Amino acid sequence: MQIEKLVAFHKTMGDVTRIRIISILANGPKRGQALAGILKLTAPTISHHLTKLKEVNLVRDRREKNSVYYYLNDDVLQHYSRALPEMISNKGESNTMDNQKLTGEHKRILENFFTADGRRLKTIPAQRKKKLIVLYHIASLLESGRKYEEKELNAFIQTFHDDYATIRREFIIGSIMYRENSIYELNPREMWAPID
Amino acid sequence: MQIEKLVAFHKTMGDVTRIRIISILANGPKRGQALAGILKLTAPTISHHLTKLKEVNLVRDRREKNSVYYYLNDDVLQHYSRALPEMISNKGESNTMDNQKLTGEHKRILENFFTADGRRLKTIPAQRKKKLIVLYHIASLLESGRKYEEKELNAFIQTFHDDYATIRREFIIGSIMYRENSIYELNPREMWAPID
DNA sequence: CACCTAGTTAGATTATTATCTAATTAGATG
DNA sequence: CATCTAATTAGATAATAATCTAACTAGGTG
Repeated sequence: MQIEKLVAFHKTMGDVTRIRIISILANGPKRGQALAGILKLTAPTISHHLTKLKEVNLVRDRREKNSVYYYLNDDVLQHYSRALPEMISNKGESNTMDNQKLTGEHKRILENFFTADGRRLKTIPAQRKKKLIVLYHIASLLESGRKYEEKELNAFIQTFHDDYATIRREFIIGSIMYRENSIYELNPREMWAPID
Repeated sequence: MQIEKLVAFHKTMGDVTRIRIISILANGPKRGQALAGILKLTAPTISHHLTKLKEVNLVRDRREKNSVYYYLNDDVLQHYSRALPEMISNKGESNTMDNQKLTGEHKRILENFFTADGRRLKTIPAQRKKKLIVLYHIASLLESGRKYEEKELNAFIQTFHDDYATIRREFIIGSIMYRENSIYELNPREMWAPID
């Protein structure tokens, strides 16, 4: 879906009156007069909002005698509501640990090895699998595409654990980072070994 | 959830720049400078948008050295995205068929008995269960709380099927409508017999 | 045809807001 | 301490939009 449509949808729903209208129409079609009565607004105002709702196809209308009945297109609403979360979960390749849905196990391991506030690594795990989970987590807090001097990287790692040398070496061994002339850079996420 | 929060969420997402920011942060945390560079906007503008995103708790931040890293709260995003569709499907009592999640079977029956555009009933089903599904559907297009004269009701039904007399009678028998002095009114949805 | 009811359109008012430049604050570094 | 970079705050501008009143359009009805 084009991003403009998604923006237009959210802009349309970013108004109390229109959310109320949608909520009323969810109970069945209504005439304009009925909406004006319930919401205590004038007919032109209702007309204005219905125009906006029709522009993004959330509402359709049908003439009946000399009234117009407005219907909710709830499939359209479902469609747009799902778009944003889907857009985000599709970014999987280069996701950080934070954005990934952590499995219960990952979460538990991270909680075990980091302090409660998440700022310090208590010890470097001995088991390979757990060590990788911890390394990936720390690496995910680096900015992708940015170059780090060795000193800079050391300092960053040291905010988590004093043995920055070991962790920095592990970053290279695990293909998490790339080094050239003492300049370090995060490798693309796809290069990192899958954990399981 | 309060309706104001829902409106605030949609208002916040009703802006291209903020949707772009969310989409970038889905790939991992970023510093303000990085966002400004990618989006080709000035730092104050980025700051402004991040403030809005933080107000609705879609983003959190964490200082690291002299930079600030911004993180997406994707659980919050999921939460708000689901709110609107849920609000609508909770209106079950007085819902129209249109708004109910139709079971596959209902959907199939309606598709069988109505023309493709849904405007005409091909034949009145003989089986009680199927007949009720069709009647409920037509009734759901009437306005609840409104009084209909007999002529008016006939005309409405006739837009679906020429034998309006039979259908009108069925409405009364099935407790779908109530009649007094030739004035018809939709009964509350709860009075309608459950289909299964 | 005259009149009534429902809806839309036009235009005015007021409020909100996205963006910029300039100034300020906060850390880090030498 | 002087300097650099990153971020926020202040203030201005220009655009958007929610709401109203008044005028107009479109079907129905007597």
